[in-house]
Amino acid sequence: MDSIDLRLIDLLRENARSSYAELARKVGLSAPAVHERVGKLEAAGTIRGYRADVDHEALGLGVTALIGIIEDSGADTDDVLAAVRAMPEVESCYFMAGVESYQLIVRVGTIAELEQLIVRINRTPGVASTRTAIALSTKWENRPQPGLG
Amino acid sequence: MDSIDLRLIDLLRENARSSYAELARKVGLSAPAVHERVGKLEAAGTIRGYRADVDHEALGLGVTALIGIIEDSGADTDDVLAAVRAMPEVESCYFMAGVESYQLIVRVGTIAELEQLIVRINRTPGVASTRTAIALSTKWENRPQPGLG
DNA sequence: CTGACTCATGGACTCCATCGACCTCCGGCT
DNA sequence: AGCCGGAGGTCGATGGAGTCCATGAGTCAG
Repeated sequence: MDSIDLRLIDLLRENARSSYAELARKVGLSAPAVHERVGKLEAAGTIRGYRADVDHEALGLGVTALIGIIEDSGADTDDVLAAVRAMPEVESCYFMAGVESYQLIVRVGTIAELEQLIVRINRTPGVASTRTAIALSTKWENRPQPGLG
Repeated sequence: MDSIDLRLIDLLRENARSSYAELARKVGLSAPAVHERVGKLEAAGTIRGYRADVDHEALGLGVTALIGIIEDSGADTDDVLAAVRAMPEVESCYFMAGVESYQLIVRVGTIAELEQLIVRINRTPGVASTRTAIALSTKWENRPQPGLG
């Protein structure tokens, strides 16, 4: 993991569809060398995958919200987690320090759907209560933090 | 925007480095047809870009936290936003309904760095106070929600 | 029926991905 | 010192992919 690897990671976070040839030109190596380095980064799990970044509004998922979950005192955390995992609207899920065990980032089409989702979460066994905050607008998301390569 | 477009988007959210030929096989079109469709989705802004999904821990950014910002009553929201935008640690930024005007997702290497970041945010003009919650673990992040294509 | 439009196909040409062969540097061993 | 072996690079070849373009099928309005 040297500075060339870091630059490759930065370049792929900027544009994951760059060709190996293009990456090679930018870092000053040959295409096969870049190919091998990227392959090793993938194998090591440093690069987990490549995702298209979409406009959720255009896909009918214009409502973003943060939902904090407070569990019952005797709740089985894994059961709550599994229930939440089964809900496709939950885009991200963090296990938190603090009263709210989980923090979810959810994406739905309408406020009505958000309401239904909240009801469903509140109904799942182990969940004592939830706290929801709605995002009025997304200033930016998943902005890559440049490495020092 | 038909069901084939939705499937292409799903496929690219799964693996943004799929070749056009592979996408073509999966959706049952020719490669040039897929090329044109994807190009149109990009031009329309439905696909905003392609990002490598990295293991932040491996890059020395193992600490994730959510920070809510409460603004001064007379604060200029744009100034606060610009100040936050200039901090590379802030990966995502949402403008929220509720007392906390902004919700940030930040990524740093150590708790000490998080402390410094919080201090810096609290010092910026227009910020009255902040509330920070630390993620102990990330269950999942940016999970693509499948379209109905 | 006809013309215009949309959208997919197939061919052609260029460029890329990827494999194998070889080269170079470096650390450890005889 | 000289040799060996591995890591990691370049180069060249080739099969396949990307992409441009001309063409053809299907659809709707007039």
